[in-house]
Amino acid sequence: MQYWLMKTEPDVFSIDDLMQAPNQTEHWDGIRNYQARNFMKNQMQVGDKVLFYHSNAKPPGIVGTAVIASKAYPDHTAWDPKSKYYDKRSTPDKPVWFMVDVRFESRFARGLALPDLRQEPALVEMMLLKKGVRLSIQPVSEADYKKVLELAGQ
DNA sequence: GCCAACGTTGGC
DNA sequence: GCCAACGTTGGC
Repeated sequence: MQYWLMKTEPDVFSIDDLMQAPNQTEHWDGIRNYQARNFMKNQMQVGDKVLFYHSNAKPPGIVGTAVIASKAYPDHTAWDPKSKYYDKRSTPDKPVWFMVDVRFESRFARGLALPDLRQEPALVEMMLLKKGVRLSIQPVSEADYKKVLELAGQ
């Protein structure tokens, strides 16, 4: 099993949205970055654990956890001309972009804001906290994952 | 809203 | 295949 961090803008899709979704499960569409796609396609397995991150939020931070609920499958928003994620290179026959289903697991009583995470010496190697890293799907080490849960009081 | 840092595109 | 120009991410 692997651990991940997935970023989302809460104005677009928040952990509360996931909590309120049918079966508390939703597909994670709109990934248009090859590195992030490859993580989903090549490495993500059902049951993998996810840190749920709110970007462009006040404050940004980790707000809960989720579980990968499906293997990667084609992202149909890529072939919908009306979608903001439309990409004409992707077709049902030859999909370019993929998504996974994600199921709600927990919402932290108090979110872990980015400044708080930066103050934690144990997390200095975490990809999220590295300068210039803006991948929206990142692998997380088991140690970092557990540390985050500990900081969240879980 | 600014802008640093990164990713992508496209001319050559 | 290089790299300048452009677009995007995302913290502040």
